[in-house]
Amino acid sequence: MSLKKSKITVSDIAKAAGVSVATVSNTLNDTGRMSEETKVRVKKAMQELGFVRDYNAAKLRSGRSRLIGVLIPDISVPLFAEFCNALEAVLSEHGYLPVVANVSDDPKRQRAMMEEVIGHGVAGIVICPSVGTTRGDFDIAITRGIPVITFSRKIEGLALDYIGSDHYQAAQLATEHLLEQGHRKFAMIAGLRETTPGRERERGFSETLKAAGIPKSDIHVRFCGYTRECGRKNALEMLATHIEFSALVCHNDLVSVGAAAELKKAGRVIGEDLALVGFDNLPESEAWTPALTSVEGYSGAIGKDVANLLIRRLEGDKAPPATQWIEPLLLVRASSSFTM
Amino acid sequence: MSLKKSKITVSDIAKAAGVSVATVSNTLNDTGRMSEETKVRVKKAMQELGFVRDYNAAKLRSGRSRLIGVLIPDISVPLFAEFCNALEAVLSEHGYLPVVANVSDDPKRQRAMMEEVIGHGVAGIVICPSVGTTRGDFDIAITRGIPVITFSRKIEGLALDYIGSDHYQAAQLATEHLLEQGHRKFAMIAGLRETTPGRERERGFSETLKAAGIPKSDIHVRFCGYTRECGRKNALEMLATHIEFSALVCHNDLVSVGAAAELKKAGRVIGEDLALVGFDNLPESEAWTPALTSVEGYSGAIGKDVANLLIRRLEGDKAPPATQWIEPLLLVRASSSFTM
DNA sequence: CTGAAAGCGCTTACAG
DNA sequence: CTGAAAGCGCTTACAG
Repeated sequence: MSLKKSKITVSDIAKAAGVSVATVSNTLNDTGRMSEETKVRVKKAMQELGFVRDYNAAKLRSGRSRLIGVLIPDISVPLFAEFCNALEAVLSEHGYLPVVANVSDDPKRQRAMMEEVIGHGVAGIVICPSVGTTRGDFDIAITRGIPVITFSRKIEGLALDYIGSDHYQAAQLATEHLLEQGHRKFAMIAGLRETTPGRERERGFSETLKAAGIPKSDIHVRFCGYTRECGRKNALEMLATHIEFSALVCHNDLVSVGAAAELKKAGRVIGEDLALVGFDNLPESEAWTPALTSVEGYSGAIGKDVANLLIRRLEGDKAPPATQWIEPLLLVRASSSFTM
Repeated sequence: MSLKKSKITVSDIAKAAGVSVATVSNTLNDTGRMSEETKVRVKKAMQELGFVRDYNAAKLRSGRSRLIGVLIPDISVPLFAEFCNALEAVLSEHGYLPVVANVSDDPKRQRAMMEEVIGHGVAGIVICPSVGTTRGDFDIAITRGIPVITFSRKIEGLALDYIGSDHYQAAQLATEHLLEQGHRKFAMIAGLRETTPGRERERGFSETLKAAGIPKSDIHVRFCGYTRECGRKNALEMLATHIEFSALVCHNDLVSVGAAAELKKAGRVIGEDLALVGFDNLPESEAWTPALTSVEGYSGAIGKDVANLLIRRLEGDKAPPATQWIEPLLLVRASSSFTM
């Protein structure tokens, strides 16, 4: 491998512009310790020679990095895709670049990926903690002083920043709406018991019904997950047990769609004899037939907030870690707008 | 900043394990130039001291990197999310980590992001080129010998690897199906004229109809884009012009859903008096009412193939750049299964 | 505002 | 298989 001058360095630029490497570095970092004229000359040389700054070398020396580790269960889940999109937009405005790792809800893989992104020198970490995360899993980041922002799923008892939709309130809104429409027999296909959204939405649902005096025998809950497939599977199981219900709350819109497919096949008419409510307000929800009632969780806005918070932390904000719940919004559509 | 021993380095490990730094490095890189016993001792020391390898320093010295730049128009488009998911899975199996940048179909931003990821020392680049990409935009990568794999959208006249669905054939399949169902008056809400999928699907549609003897006056094409919103907008415009058509082909499933919403409002009954076909076979397509006929483009499989191809290139495969078209699959569902 | 030099944490010939 | 030393391309005191 002996390409001649395969890489242009600061010292090449210094030579070409007739300045010192310090001056080139100062131009790169815009420290403002030089004349406008010199700056222009240096920039011109960089242009002409096709200089591309080596962030690795910069990071090695300065300790500063513009890489952000993003650890999520599965980027192909629309919620996370929307989150990442908004996150990336804000990060890149500030010159940061996300390094994304899918963790597949596997704590071992999460630990490996956390080490991996830290090894790549990320300045900060954004994470929706995997099922089975323990507090110690964050030590590797915390001892190094790398700011960590959690979202969507909360780790209890650890002083970490958290931003997420108010899952409890979201379920409460949905359930109260169904009570108002006259429903008295309920079912829920809930999320994962091990995660904040799963637990909190179920709690919001069950407690609201209890407060309204609905007997336990008319409340059927199954924990499942967050995919179409588990909606489908749980709907089939519910059909097999001949549970009675006129209102079904699903953990999210994907689960709703999976469940709806099976329930329709079994003769239930959604929006007429069965009310259906989901969460996340996917762009598709409105386009479905019947349009799906859903609770907007603002995952795009959360992505933005997480990015901005992380940037503040990177700039040295030492305020104590905060938990921030975003207020959800119920969007009533045809799938639940009839009265019993 | 004077934390004592905030960072454990190879020389700390060398000291702790009673070996030289060369031995530690050889353990890290598994060069196999040492006894099993020594290796174990070194690994134990790494465990105990909480060593995390600094990939930046490694890259700086060796020139080797395990970062891959991924440049796409918009990760929240399901097609790209699915692609990235599959890509990430294969890359991470091989120890590579993707650095994802959304480019928003802006060639200026694409150039900036390309330079950014190269500055971060990526070993390879995966890209769905933005609208307006010119051949010169790849020089920065090519001159540095960084392998580039393009997907979905093809850059003509540049020797770069490409993997994508056979968009022409996909449209041909869809159009032939509609002809077989007895349709004689057609409309298409096509993609972007500036992209391969947009152009090729339109060409497959128009040429198939021409070959079947459908007069031009019964073929209505509008180029639009790849979002729900543009489906909606173009459907409205078509309604306003009172075009007659019994079959509508949309650039993808998102466009289909947007268009369907407006057409339904206007009184068209999809699956009865209007046949609708999309592309990409989103997981939702089957769950819609009526279920949407769509052409599967295998974006997950393409993600896998791209990752594997890139890894071969990184391992030194010097075969000439290849273009690989993946055969699409037509999935006929209720939205188009009636006959005229 | 500039120049010369040290050093970030690795990998890599090189000599043993 | 090991040890001592150089060097990747930057940034950063330091002296001018």
